Amino acid sequence: MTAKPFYEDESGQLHKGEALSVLANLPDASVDALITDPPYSSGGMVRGDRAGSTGKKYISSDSGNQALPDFSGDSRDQRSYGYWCALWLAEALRVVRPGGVALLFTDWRQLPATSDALQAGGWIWRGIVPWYKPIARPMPDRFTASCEYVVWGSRGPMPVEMVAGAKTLPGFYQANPPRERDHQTQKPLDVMAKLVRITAAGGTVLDPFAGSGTTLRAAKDEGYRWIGVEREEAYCEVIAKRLAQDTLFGGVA
Amino acid sequence: MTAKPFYEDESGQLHKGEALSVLANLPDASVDALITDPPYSSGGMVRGDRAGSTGKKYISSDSGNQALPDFSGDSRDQRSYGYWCALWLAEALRVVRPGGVALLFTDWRQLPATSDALQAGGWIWRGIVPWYKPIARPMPDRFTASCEYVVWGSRGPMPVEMVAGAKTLPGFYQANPPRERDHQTQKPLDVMAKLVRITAAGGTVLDPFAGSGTTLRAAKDEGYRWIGVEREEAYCEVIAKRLAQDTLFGGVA
DNA sequence: CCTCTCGATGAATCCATCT
DNA sequence: AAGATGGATTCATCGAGAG
Repeated sequence: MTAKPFYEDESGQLHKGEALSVLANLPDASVDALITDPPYSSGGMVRGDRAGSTGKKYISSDSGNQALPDFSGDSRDQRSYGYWCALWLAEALRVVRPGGVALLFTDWRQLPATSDALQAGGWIWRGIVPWYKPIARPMPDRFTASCEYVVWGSRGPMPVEMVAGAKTLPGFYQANPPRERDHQTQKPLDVMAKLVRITAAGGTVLDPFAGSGTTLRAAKDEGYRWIGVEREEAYCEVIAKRLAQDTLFGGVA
Repeated sequence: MTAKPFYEDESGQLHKGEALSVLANLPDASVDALITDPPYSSGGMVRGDRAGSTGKKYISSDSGNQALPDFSGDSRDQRSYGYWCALWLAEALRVVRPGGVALLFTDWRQLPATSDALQAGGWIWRGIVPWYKPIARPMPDRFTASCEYVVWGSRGPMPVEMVAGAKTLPGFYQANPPRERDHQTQKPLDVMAKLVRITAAGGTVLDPFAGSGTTLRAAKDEGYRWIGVEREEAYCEVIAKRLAQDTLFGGVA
């Protein structure tokens, strides 16, 4: 990397900038896992529903969370969302080592487009991991949309190592979103801490849409190196603050 | 229907035959819900099945997937599965009343193809409901595939009835597969009993791939009328036997 | 300290109304 | 006429505060 990181410590670096251009400057096969939550561009079937601010789209009218900054890049239609994902996923494929993995958060609307984009970007699609949020808002006379999903895959083959230390990861996670958040779509730290364990021991985790930095914080807590990218300055500052904090809970159970 | 049912009682009928031809003989808008588990292992995944069908060149869906490169080595299988699903889903659309619903079981590999097929068949895609099976075979160094999924939608709009009795259905179900099974992919009766409640009170449930008849049994237990279709005589007999039994648990909690 | 009640809230969704 | 806006609805869960 030529540009100076926005923040760094002994275990990783945060870059402020566009995901695609920062990815283009990262060396080949330099990380072990891509774990990220791209802006879904969901929240409405018609273009106009997506065009609003993220606060309006994702927050119920009586909520008090309007103070959170909007996150940009959330107004694509489904086809351009898939195309855009394929673009940066192809670049990320180069950056991840062969045998490394990709984990992408998505909601139900974008799940098929996301799995297509993963494969269009050159990854081998390997599965879906639901994240169940018990407190999702109910809907009369229909099924509540109470899950988000992690679509995951690998760069090429993932040879199964029948070694004694092989870890098995659950195919399902249950947790509520954090009650106090720095970002509209912040993930629970304990869920992220479990998910990052897909990464090989001592490896590096890459999150090109770092948001409030939960993935990076979880990676650091679990003993991995980390590389983050975030476009919005306000979130860069949140991330730097969260990563600079000591954690009493390193290696969350 | 002209043909005599294989089995019937006061609440429903089982027809022995091919799903598509039996569906073609059902009257318009005569049922309230299509709830089924199409055979994804035998309905197009096998080489011989593909060789026997012609004209399976294009899947007409609006998801923009056609131009994407090879999907995980199985794309031909998935596409012909999707095409076949779109065929009978279009016929089923006619049979379900406007505002009625469709629930399709699928595994993670076929989930995108199933949601495309649902839409190609003319349905409005409305969501994904995971079914989590805690007992699943662990895979070293990767996420366990421990969920199946219900892809659901409706025939046209589903107006929200702002009545007091509006029921909200959970967006997630957890249960292990039944320990003793009549069918390879038999679903837990209590999960099916909860899912069929999406059907309007007093309505009719249609399952064109009835298998061991769990959907039909659950529908009957929950007080609905039911119509089943099954190709294999051996399973028709299993279904007839299960439906003829009294249940001590009518209206499962 | 435990139990109970009350209130707040969520990557939701639909629909009438307004622009 | 199509798109944007705001109100109303659903309930499991959690925190605060009372008893």
